[in-house]
Amino acid sequence: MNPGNLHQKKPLAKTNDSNLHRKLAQSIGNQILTGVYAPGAILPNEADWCRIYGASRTTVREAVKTLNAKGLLKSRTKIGSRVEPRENWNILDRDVLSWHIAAMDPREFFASVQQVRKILEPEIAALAAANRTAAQLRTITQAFEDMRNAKRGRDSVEPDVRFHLALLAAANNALLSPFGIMIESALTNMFEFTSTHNAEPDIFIPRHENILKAVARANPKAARRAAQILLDDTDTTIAGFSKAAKAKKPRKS
Amino acid sequence: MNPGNLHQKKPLAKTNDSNLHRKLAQSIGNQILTGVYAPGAILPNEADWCRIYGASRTTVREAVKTLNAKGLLKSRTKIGSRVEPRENWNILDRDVLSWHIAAMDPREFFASVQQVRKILEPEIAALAAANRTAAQLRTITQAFEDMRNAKRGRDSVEPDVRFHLALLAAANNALLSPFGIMIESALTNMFEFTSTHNAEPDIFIPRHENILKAVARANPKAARRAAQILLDDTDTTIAGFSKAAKAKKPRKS
DNA sequence: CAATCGTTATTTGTATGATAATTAAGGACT
DNA sequence: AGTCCTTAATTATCATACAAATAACGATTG
Repeated sequence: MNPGNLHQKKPLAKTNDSNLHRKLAQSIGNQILTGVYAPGAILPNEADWCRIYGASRTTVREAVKTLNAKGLLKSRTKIGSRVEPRENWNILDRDVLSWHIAAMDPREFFASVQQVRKILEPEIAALAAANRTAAQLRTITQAFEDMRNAKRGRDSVEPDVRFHLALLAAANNALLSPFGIMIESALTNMFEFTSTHNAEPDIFIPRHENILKAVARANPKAARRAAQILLDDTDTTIAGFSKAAKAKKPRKS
Repeated sequence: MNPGNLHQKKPLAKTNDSNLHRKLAQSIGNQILTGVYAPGAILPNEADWCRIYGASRTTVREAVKTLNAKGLLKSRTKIGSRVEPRENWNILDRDVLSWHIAAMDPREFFASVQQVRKILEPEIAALAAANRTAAQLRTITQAFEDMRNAKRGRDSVEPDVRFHLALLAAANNALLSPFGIMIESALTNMFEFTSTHNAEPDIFIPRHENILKAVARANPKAARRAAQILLDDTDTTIAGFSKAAKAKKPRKS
């Protein structure tokens, strides 16, 4: 046991959530995302779900309400629950996104994410440089320091995520905040792969530092540029992974 | 009394949704968005809500589950339901966004929206030009035709929204789709104001046409530029409204 | 025949009341 | 001062009704 890891509070360990209706929502949600029930399809009715899962109707209904709230379903009397068209899904919801990732080819997902990141993150950095408060700058700086001080590997993921989220918060536009979940998910999942391929993270430290400096100097253009450069490096890393993954396991099980 | 306002049905009148748990979710959601219950605060427990609304616990629980699913709350045994920090809210959820709009200064909201639109829509147009299918182009074209043929005024809003949503769909990136709700809400609500100030929409037709043409020609750069120009015009319109609104009613009731 | 209008059956919506599970908080005992 | 146990507050789950909405069907009628 590593004595330096004593203060290791679990970063994302919310698997302890053992609510039954949550499990049902997760199970049904997965089936929708994997296409077992396609948009337009009518789901089994509540009584059926009760039988299928051996749960009470109350619990089933709470699961279904959850999926309704996330835009995956629309329930109507006498009809049942119909799967909504994809464009109504709250894809940036934490749960929906995780189901989505589980159902997708990882390479395809990373491609979508990178496309969005390249659109947003440079502008987020620019906005942060323009609008950040002093306190927000401190939070960003702290994240950067933690990232630099982290032992190589898994420990650097959490502060890395924190850095990008702090940047997003400093942009001070509430409509952008849903992307925090995407960024978090992307960085975390990406590490699962890059780490297995021994990508050296040392390059990324100065890249982040350049963003930090530009935000500190309140220089939007420099911040935008620095963010673009970091993303280009990330692209390269992903390309490497993608090639390796293709060679290793050409299809998902 | 303005005789042109006869057909003034409430702008977001989805009040026809007569589900009780929906109404409760809406009411509680509004209270959260307006700050009656701030992030970190513990809400009244289920029994309290039952008394407050005169509803059964079943119904209250479904409303609370809905708000949980939208990221506004987190419920835990023995604790109750705590309001989550704002960055966890699914702000791009249709309901949450409508509560948000109701709780905000409209000018501030439009400013946030325009900031995001200026980041995304040019890139969306570019992606659409690059990735659109033939069917998607037809949908965009149809929306444009309907917009052009519409009588001046309210009738042009629906095809206008449809045009932008079709463009978004043609970008073929699922992670961007939540913004459809923002765009829809922005364009719809904007009309509520611009119409009262008699802004002439004739300028916007050729602006949209330029985007359409660029997408048809599969020319991303031209599409990006055309979208930027349209947004600049929109900015001007909003600025006019904003000034007028400021003069008219300097603060919300 | 076609169209209209009830009737019925199916499914979700709401209510009630009871029990289980979780756990913060306080108290008892070192 | 700390550890363990008990208690109490709250959500979680279950079971059983009944209400409401409405699609589907069939009867009635012009």
